[in-house]
Amino acid sequence: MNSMRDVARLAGVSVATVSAVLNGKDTVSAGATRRVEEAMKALDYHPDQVARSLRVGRTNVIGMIVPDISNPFFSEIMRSVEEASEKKGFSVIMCDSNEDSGRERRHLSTLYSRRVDGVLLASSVSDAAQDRLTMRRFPIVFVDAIPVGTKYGAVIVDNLQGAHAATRHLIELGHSKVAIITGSLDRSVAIDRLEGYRKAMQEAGLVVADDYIKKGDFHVTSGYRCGIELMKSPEAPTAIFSCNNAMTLGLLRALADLSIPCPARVSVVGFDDADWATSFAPRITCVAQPTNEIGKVATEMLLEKILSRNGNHEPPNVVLQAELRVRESAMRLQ
Amino acid sequence: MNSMRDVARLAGVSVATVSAVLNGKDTVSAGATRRVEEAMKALDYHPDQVARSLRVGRTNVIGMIVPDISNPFFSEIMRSVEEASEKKGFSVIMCDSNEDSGRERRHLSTLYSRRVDGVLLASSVSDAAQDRLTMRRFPIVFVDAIPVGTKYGAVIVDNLQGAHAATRHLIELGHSKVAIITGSLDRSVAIDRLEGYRKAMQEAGLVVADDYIKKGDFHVTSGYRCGIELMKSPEAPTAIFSCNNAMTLGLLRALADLSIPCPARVSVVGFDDADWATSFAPRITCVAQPTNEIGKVATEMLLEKILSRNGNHEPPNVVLQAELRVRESAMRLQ
DNA sequence: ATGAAAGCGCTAACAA
DNA sequence: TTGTTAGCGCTTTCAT
Repeated sequence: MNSMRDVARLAGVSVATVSAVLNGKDTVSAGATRRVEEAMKALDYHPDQVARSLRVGRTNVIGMIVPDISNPFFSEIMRSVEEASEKKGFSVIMCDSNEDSGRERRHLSTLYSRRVDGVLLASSVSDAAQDRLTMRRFPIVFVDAIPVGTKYGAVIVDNLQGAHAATRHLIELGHSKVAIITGSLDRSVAIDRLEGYRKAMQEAGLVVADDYIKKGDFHVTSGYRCGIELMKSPEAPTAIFSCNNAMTLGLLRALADLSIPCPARVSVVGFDDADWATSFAPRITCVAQPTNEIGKVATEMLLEKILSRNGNHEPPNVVLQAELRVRESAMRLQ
Repeated sequence: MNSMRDVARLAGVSVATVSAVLNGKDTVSAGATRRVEEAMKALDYHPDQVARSLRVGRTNVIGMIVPDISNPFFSEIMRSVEEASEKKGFSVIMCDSNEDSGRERRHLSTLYSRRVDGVLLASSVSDAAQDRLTMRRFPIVFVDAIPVGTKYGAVIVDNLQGAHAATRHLIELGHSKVAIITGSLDRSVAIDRLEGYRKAMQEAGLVVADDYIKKGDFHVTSGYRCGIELMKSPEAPTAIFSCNNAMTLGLLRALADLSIPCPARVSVVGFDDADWATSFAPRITCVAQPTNEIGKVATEMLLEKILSRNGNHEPPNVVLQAELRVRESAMRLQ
């Protein structure tokens, strides 16, 4: 493993000069620069970022914590985070909290020990006190979900508006018996989506029957269970709004098992778009979240915070809009 | 930012003692241990892994490079890699090569500079010479795809057997007009799957018509295009084997667009299982790859290589079996 | 324009 | 059992 000293020796200069060349200082003579560069190439020299990090007090690494790496919603965000980071010379350590606040805290601690320059936190379970503490350690940008009351340093989606658009779409198609399969109601995103549904129903003067509000947990099985319960009840809805991709899959599985045709007998609108949404027959109408944008904006916000580490520069939350994509799984009530 | 010296001062001991406590050496007196631990807690001390890494020459970080972070096949592997790594105290830097060998090389170089202890490489485009060079830098375990001829240090799936099982299943259902939608044929996995198809066809004494071998590229659109071409041809097949999840989605979309019922008019078997596969009606018969196992085994192999950095301990390739999951998208030819 | 040397926070060899 | 100290590879003053 060659170090700067080896390069310096071969080039016949001091390590300071090698360092200067490496960092593009303009105080090095052309000759020295050339000799150093040749030596670096000859030795296949790769500067030790660990040593550099120790010295300059920055690692150019960020951490990202998500509740589930293999959930497409998060993996799409991760992809754009990685891309935006790489572009600025940052690497990213990916952590899966598995929706467990204990694991999340341990990851945060590890990342702190590794001296990452900042963290993107897509938390399923926010502990405001804990978060406040963590924010003293390094710059944090919250993604997707935020601790209640957070006004700064977060990139989120307008879940209320998205759910509202989905529900209103169903209502405009003539449906009044509209049910919702919610996410875990201890999560802000789930609450907001339920609220969007409620608002649209109320605006239309429709009663929201308790039986039409089915509590899911963002996972496939809960979508399945809620779908079965809904469609087996005597007052089955004619339209269902499902609050995320996994539960939509569960719902569709339920409809298939019950041989209930969609949209002929029940219309479906899902939250989150996905590759499979346009491969189903009918293609699934849904509210698409801008995953690429989320990752890109969050990364830029975090790097901005990191690089301008002077004043307590706190960027206000960025709220991205979700987009209703009208396809064929929701149709006019006959 | 508190350092060891702060802890040492507060505890009234030397930094060496603090270090010893931290590393669980049994040479420290009970009293000193207690005082050090109290001091660490009081100062919210988190040891600097950067400094430690520099000193001990190990970072406890591994890198993982995949062609596409947001592809479920890879994100599932990533999840189990992260889990297995975390369990052993390793963090993982995730890199997306975007199927570009240039980007892959740059990532490898960055990871080297960051002095990661090893790399998990799921390469879409293998450059044997390059790989050989890289392997001199740090331990590498190839995942999913391997440079041709690699006998050691790789975790792969028996693609030939998997494709063979899929094709044979179709044949056993009475199909003789069996088509295949292949992946990019410059990739070993794609070649092996095609080979498995060929083998099953030949064993059954069936001719493999050139028109039934459609070249896709592992992406949705190619599956769609191939599906359309196949079903619009005068000699349309009665069964199609699609070589990965994305192309299966494209194929299903094509069938929906053409209003061709599956499995009534054409049977489908896909490679890769997915959440959506059991939400379709019919549920999709497929060959499932053991993604969790892949990630787990690959991580263990890499950490093994890292921790036993003595003899040129080269573990032979591990070949995992893919499993045919019979559902309803492939049925007996009427 | 260049080099000598200090020091980032830690570990480990050695001394006491 | 504990402390002193060198040094990991780098950047950055400060001389020259």
